[in-house]
Amino acid sequence: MQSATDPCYQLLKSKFEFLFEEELLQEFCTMGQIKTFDPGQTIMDIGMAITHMPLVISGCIKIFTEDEEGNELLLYYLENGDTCAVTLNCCTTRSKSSIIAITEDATQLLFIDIGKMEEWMIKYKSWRSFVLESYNSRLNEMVGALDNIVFNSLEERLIKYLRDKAWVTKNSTLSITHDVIASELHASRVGISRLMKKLEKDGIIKQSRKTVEFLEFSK
DNA sequence: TCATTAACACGGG
DNA sequence: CCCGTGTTAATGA
Repeated sequence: MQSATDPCYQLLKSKFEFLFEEELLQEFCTMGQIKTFDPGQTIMDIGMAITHMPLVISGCIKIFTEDEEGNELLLYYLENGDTCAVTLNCCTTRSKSSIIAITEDATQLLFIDIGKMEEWMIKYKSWRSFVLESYNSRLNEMVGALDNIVFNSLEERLIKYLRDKAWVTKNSTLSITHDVIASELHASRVGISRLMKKLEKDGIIKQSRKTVEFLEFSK
């Protein structure tokens, strides 16, 4: 039995007590490792062997792939209580990582050994549902992202990009340049500047040098 | 039509 | 002077 005053146990309990049963929380404590990351740190890279799966305690991680020319394709963000579906897949098939994971904010992760993760799939119902639910939500999210790229105009994609960005950072004021936005959306900087100007005129955003304020959280 | 590349002007730090 | 931004012209799908 874990001590009720154990800080690790306290932390995990406060984050996950509504998700997992008591016994599993205790296993997290004894079998898992908590690690802290600064913003912009690479947690996982393409080709890396996967030995542990991450569970986000706090902060935010960006998950993406890269092509031969180094173009990024954003897959999804991991936030509080999320885990990485691609990692889960790599775990079960014992393959190398096909994705890159970089922290957006200061982030705390709980790492769980893949051996344990498989054992718990059988032992704990809450763990099994958590993993399946995680697969499900990521798949839905990625289908949505694909739909967005294929069917939406650049303007709609830009609005969605800003909304998502404001959402994950929990901050409607983003510090970002048109250049960065352009490369993340695989568009030209000229086009972004033109659209940003339009969005500003339409009252969707306010902007100044290096910062954009997204004005939609009145909805 | 809509987006891209190239080129340039403006202005704040 | 550099960088981010705003704009124009030419070109392509």
